[in-house]
Amino acid sequence: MAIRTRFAPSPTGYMHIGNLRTALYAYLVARKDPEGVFILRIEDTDQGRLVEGATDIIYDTIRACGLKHDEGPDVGGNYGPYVQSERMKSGIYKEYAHKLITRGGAHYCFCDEEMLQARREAEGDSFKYDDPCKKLSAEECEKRIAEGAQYVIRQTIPEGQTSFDDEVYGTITVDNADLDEQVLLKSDGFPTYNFANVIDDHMMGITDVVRGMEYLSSTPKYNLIYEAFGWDIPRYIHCPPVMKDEHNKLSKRNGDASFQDLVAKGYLPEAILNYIALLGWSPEEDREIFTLDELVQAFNVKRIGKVGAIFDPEKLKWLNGMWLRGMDLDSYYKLVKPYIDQAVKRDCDRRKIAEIVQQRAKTLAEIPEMLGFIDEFRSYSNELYNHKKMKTNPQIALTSLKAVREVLEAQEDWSTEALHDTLMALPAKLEMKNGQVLFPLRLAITGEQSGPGGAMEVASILGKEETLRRLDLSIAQLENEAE
RNA sequence: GGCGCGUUGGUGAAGCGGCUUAACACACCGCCCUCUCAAGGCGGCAUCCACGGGUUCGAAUCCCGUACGCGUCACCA
Repeated sequence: MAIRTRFAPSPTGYMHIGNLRTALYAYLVARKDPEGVFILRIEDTDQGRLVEGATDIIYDTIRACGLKHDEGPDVGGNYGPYVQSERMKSGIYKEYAHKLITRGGAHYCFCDEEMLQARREAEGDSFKYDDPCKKLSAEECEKRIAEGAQYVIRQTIPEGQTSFDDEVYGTITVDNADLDEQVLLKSDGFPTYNFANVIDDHMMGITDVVRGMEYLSSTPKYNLIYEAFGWDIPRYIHCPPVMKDEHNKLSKRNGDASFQDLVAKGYLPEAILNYIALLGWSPEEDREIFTLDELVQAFNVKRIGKVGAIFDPEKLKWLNGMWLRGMDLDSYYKLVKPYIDQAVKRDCDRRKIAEIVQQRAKTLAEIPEMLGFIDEFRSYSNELYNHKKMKTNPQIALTSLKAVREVLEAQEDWSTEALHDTLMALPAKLEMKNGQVLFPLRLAITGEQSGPGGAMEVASILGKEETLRRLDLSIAQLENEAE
């Protein structure tokens, strides 16, 4: 039987990184099977918590990541509808809830909610409700309902123990006495998440349930429902949380970065996905760079860890840099063009700029600030010519800069290669080290001690006129100070 | 509080009883390369796997206990 997994988010806001990772794992589990099916289901039973536009964020995110789903609200499928509020319209949850009563897996409860709330508060942590309604006869229940009594349907927990195997956490056994007789159908006729989730997973033929480990504790209750219906219990893959620090989960509430925040900061969806795959899962081979397809190949549920992993922005940054540098120049240029345009208004070779930036930028967002020197030649101190490793100081700089100026004045071809040829001939002639000529030149035309590109690259980008202009200014500044 | 799960460096982690003097990667620190920065190369960075007991010729690896952390106990998802 083909594997069917689902990603079932609630449209209550942003796409959390932890959420996205769960989606990724669900996707990978499905794709691991050539026949596998990955489904998107929107769980919006709690109408009060819905957030406008949240569903679109979900679509946008999984699309940007390439987590293509085979079935879902937007693409259809044979198990629809794929939005819970729509499924509700057919009354299936209510129907199943009543069916569960006849099978002994649930019962009507007429207890007052406020009374329960009050008792919970009075009795504190140890509160566990032993519902007297369980003992009501079917006739009694029908009578009360006919009289118009408000009711909910609660799960009936049998005596004994419940045990199941989780692919990540192993065998888990609990005493049924510790399980709560939770509400399955609310008094408004809507199902609770717990119930709708089970019904939907079954109706959609989900074979592998991939979700956060916060559901580990309630899984026995779900299994009791499956058993009461006589349904097959799916395989469970509970994932450890993605943490912000030792104690807190990553969450939008704390202002932690969401997927779209990261993209806005100049991270590649591929890199983000690649990075989060590594949080809580480790590949067999000693490797860290993976495309989505490669992840499908390498993924193995058995290598998902049990411990929450702290999200490390530094490592994401490194990985993003790896992805950026790994791109071919054409795609890279297309990608960074807007960022270059943002910083550079001057007429110059943007492709060449992309080239020098590609080897250095770790995120797209840092590109504009790297390029400030191109449009603006800021004033700088002659102090900067003192550089121990380059063995330069203002005096040496002045000497070599004058020689450079002379040579460049005559230079016609401003390609990096041509500039390279003429400039590299200079140090020998002046009996200087390369750095004593080129470092001052770089500084003289950028005004910065460090930055992207070498002297000839920068000169080539700036063009002859601007290069000479800056050179003159710098030489003048040095001569001024020398006097 | 009950129940469940977990605990290897600053971080992600490998490790599944001897091959571990605890991989690999990020970060950090050196050095090298180099016209700066970055990239790259090389090296350093856990006297030790939460702690305490056991089992064993031998334990990060198995067992028990303690501590700590997380999750869960809603007509939320």
